[in-house]
Amino acid sequence: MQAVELDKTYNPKEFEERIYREWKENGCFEPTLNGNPTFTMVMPPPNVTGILHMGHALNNLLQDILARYWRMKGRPTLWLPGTDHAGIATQNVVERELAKKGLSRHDLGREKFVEETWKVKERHHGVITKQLEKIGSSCDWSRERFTLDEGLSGAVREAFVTLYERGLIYKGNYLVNYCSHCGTALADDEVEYSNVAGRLYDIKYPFASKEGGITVATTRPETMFGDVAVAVNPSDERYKDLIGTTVILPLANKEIPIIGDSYVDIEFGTGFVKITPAHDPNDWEIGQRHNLPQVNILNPDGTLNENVPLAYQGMDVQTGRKAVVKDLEEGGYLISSKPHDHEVGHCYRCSTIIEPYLSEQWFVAMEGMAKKALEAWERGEINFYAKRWENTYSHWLKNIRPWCISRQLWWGHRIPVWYCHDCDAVMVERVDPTVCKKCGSTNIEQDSDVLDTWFSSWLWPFSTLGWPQKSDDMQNFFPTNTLVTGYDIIFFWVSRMIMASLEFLGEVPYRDIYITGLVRDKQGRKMSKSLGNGIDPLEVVDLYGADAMKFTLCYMAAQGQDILIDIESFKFGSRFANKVWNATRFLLMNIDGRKLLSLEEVELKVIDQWMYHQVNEAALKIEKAMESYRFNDAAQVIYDLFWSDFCDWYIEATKHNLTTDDEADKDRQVTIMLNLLDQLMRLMHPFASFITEEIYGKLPNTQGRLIEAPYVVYKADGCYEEAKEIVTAMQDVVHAVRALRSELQIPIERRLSVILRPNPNFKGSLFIEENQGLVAALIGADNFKIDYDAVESITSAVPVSGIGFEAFVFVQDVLDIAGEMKRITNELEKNRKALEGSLKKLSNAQFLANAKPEAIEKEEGKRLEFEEKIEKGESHLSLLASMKAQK
RNA sequence: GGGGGGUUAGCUCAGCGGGAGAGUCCCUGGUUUACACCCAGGUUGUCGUGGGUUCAAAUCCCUCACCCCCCA
Repeated sequence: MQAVELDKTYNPKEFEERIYREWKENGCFEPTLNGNPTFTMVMPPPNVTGILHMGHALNNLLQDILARYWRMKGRPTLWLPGTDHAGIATQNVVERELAKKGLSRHDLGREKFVEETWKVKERHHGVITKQLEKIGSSCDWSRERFTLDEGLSGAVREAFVTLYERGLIYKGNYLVNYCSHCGTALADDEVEYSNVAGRLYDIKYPFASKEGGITVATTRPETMFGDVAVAVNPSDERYKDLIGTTVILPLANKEIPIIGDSYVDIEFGTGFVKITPAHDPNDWEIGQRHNLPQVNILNPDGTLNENVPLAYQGMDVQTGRKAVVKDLEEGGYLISSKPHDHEVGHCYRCSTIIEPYLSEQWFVAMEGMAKKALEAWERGEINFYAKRWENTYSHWLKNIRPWCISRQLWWGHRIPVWYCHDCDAVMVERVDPTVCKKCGSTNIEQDSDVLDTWFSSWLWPFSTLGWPQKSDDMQNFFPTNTLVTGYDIIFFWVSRMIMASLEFLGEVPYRDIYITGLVRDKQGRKMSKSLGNGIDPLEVVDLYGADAMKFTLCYMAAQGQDILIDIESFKFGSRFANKVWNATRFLLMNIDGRKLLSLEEVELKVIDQWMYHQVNEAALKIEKAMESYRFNDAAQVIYDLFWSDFCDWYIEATKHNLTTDDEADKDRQVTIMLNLLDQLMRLMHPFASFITEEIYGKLPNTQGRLIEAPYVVYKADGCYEEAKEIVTAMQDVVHAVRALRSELQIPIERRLSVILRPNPNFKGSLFIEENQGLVAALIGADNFKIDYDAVESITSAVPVSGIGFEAFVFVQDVLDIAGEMKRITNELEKNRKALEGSLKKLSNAQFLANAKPEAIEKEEGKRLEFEEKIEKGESHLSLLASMKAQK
């Protein structure tokens, strides 16, 4: 073989882009059926006009790890990517662009505007997909979908019509959340509540037929024009006699009744509540109970309408409020006004304050579907990771409300409902009608609203696979296996997908739902534009590489926990990648002129067996971690295996062993080393994909691409328990001597003389005897002897001990005997305490009677260990004491 | 008002019934056949508070305190 030269430092820019291109161009992301069960995930579709943020990065990196892992395990793996048309957000983007030219969407007209929006979509689309490629996502681009493409639009149409036919979709005049800025209704869960400092106004409403009046409290005085009653609690002794009388609405000069309703909290405010059914959900309910009219005081653009006195018409809510307060004050109706903080709903897209608004909208009745979704969970058909999210899921479903699905927008799936202007026909059709089905008139018109974006997203796990067609992909890949997403959309999306899947296909869309943590800054704050504390994933890739980002996030992704990071955090992954790179560089420097042997005929020595044992154990731990979605555990296993076992011990041993003159043995060692490197690359590939592929391609003992290579699986006959014990014993000796060297500040170039006295049952004896040169090198000794029979003189040597051995280190001028004695004394103290605890336990009859046998056995072992340590400590102490006396 | 989560080394967090851990920081010493993005070693903790269950509690149960979410 020839040496392979690697650059001195790890430079991901050299190869990441090239490798991604090779994977993609060679169809490595596309599944090939092979008889094994498939593994499928649909990517949560990012907003097509959005850009990748850390949350996306985390989410997609974890999916990539799963995809690569299962692909290497031999399952045909489909990770299906796509984007979301994001109705309000995208329309906002286009409207903002138009506004710069002084235009509104109405200037363009619907058709032109939608055309324009498609152009914007095309322009933005490449941005987010390119970003997903940059971070290494191994998703099948040949199957990429968009929520507004032809197939998915067909699925939306099918779903709408089917639900309508099943009587689950209806149109009604209800109170909805309305954003006057976006000009559309919003679903309950699209409203975000936050605390706002407002004022609480006490207003006097005079009695209609006598002197005096009552006082109502409100935070929104302008809504008084929508008042249709004032309510008191019928058990309120102060006021119950007033029920049935009337009061006058100031400024409007309108007479409204006082009614009794137990909703009113006697303790709160004045005990009187103004009832505004068209502008408050609670009042709406009361209005229903008492058959009250609904007076809407707002125009769709958020200004006050003709139902308020002329003076206020056309004002927006804030202006109207000021004017009303001023006039109330002047009229002597304002009794008081004091600061009052309360929770106010805001639009999740534009943060405008949401007004409850009475309007005609389309709804989906959710109760039945929610019940099925709840039952599927109760039957154990879906599992959340972490489990506690199941509370969120079930709580939501148990308190489900009708879903308002119409939006007064132009960008989206237009509602497939036609109205005939010549008769009253309402047509809900799979194919666009041209004439009225009832009267034959051509004077028909489609509903002008579009559907909530989530009405397409909730079909995502099957619409992307071809539903409602019975496609091959549906056959092969549905139901999918795992969904990875954030907890903020368990309501919006996850539970609705489950409901849709059960409703249309009769089964759940996936079994496992992994809920990622939120990526936050080091202060624990959400990353946001306004705080400017966000980290751009692309910047991380640029600085440290995609693997560094992936490995860092994976290492930190503890199940159910948020991730707190700053840009510096990614140095962790970068250091690891650099380590991997350099270890490889070293090994590949040493293969020059060597012959690659067949693995079958190669003899494994103890140290090799040990390394294979560690790899085998790691494979098992990773398997367990991956099956329970414990990404951080898997990453930690990889880290320790590569850095601690492979670099710190195996390569160090190799370094020494390669100094031999035995050419055949060098071939043997290099063969094993390369094989181990191959296996390590396979194990690490899901967690650090680019660097491992790059290295794999440079190894002389590999073929093909790593992404397609089989994963390392745990083999019961791959355990070398004895080698493990032996090497651990050797490591103990090395650790003990190194610690002493460091303690006494003996520089490495000062070679030591060391005498090792093992107990008869010490596991490392034979190995150390046969590898004296290696051990001597690891501890920096010139002179290293094993003294089984305790015959060598240890005069003037400093003692150290470990389990099953003592070692005596000869150092000429030990500077600080007293210090060393102090250290041993402290150690002794600790061990005596530990022994005391152990003995106490072992003499406790209750413990012996109740504890598991293993626990007792372990405690017994501990006792022996402590006794040995104490015994040695005492003897070492007296040894040092005599040394000190001699000085 | 209801629900969930958190509280472990200076910092970021694992561990979740049987000897308190990792990374980072800090300290000491190092031009080791790759790596200073490195090597060898070291210091650091009433495991938030107070109770309970248990032979045994950081770990299970309850109380309280503080912080963070979600829902009303």
